Amino acid sequence: MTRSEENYLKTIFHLGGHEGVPIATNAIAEQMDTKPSSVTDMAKKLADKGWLYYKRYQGVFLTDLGVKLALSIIRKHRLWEVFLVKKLDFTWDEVHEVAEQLEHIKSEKLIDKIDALLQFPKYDPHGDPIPTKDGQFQQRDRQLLSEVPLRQKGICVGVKDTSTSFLKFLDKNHIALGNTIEVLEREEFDDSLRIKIDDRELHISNQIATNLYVKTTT
Amino acid sequence: MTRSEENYLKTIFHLGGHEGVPIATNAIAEQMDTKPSSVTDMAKKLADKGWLYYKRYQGVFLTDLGVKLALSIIRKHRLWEVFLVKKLDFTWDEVHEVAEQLEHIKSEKLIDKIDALLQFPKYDPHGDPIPTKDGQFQQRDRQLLSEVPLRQKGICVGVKDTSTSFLKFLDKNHIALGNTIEVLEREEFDDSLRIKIDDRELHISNQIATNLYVKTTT
DNA sequence: ATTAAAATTTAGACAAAACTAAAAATTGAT
DNA sequence: ATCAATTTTTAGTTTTGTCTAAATTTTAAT
Repeated sequence: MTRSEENYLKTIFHLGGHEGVPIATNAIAEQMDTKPSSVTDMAKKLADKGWLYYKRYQGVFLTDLGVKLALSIIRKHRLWEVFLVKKLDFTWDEVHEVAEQLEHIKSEKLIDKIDALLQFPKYDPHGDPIPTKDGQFQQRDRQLLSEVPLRQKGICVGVKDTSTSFLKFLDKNHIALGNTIEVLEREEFDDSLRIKIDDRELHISNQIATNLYVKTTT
Repeated sequence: MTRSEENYLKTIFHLGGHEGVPIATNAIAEQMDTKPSSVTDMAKKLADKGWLYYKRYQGVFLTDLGVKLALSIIRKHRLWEVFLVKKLDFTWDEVHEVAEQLEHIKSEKLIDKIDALLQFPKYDPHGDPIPTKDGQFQQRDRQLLSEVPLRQKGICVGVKDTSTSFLKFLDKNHIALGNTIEVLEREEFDDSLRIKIDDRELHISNQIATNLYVKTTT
């Protein structure tokens, strides 16, 4: 499997192509910052290899094998992210770029040892679940903060947007995974929220609230 | 710098092309398991980039910049080897292949953090010196065991051959870096040696002795 | 000095992965 | 149902790094 092939499988998975729903060539091209014609070429190649289904003009979705392969890349990516944060003191906004490279290292022993060193973490620094060695993968029960009813309490468990700018914003406002969050007030006009986070009060825009995942507690 | 370019620079350095001595196209091709014509093509390209000197039919040698770049790859390779052994319990015969991949990861921060995590090691698991961040590089004072005079004592500090078979042979005979070695007897006929290693006596062939480095003590 | 052998380069080709421009199929609005 | 807009594919090209086969240069032996 080439690096490019791995990146296609990973992207298609992230776009939802693991559930039998076909993904448009255009969507893949946009996500990967490439041209639709390049995606078509690669789609044919990956279909030949038995990693995805492709019908002209109908988009693609992954085969079972394709899903398995995609998950193994995602597993590596997320484990390396944890490694960078826990063992090398990277911040959560610095890890993505390096993990994009490390995820392509081919050594089963290496990633298993990293997994063990980290004591088999279940989530990456952004709160995304880490697939197991045999491709088990379950999303944690969670809601966007924007969907949480008034007065409901929860724990911050993940971010949807993982851009540097968003993560740095959260750092600046001392919002981190594990914090307790309660929605105190919702402003009708712009859907901004007044929240209690640990023991501080904070006003956040709807754009922030739609990018923070919360696990509600009772 | 592409992965292929990095491999060429590294190989040329290892063949001695860092001291103004030109290295033959053929030698590079053989070392890299490729064809001389491919080497010629790449030589032109690397010369254009200012990383080596190339004159038709005269071989190549590295520029100062080329040496610097080669050393940065070698630094990464050796630091990753130490990491694999010290932090992930790889054996010294398993590390090369994985380090060949890891050495191409592009992140200055990453390798500096790995360096710090390992507490700035000076030598890799095979006893080869690790260049510093600014390209300082000094070979330890050492001799091949085959060159050591009778009755001379020394410490085993490195291996010349890093093949799996040789390293596994050493493991089997409990020869490891750090062991004290004394040459008790040299057999004229085949240059084999009777040695004392720590507190055991051992008979080793000349082929073994010419692949073990020793630092003589007093 | 000649010449055969060895080393090296050139020329032309190929595969992977991308691109552009043009053609074809699909979608959506009327 | 038609047609314009959008999406997707096709055809042909490019770049990188490799290859083979043929040509050239160097080396070494006489």
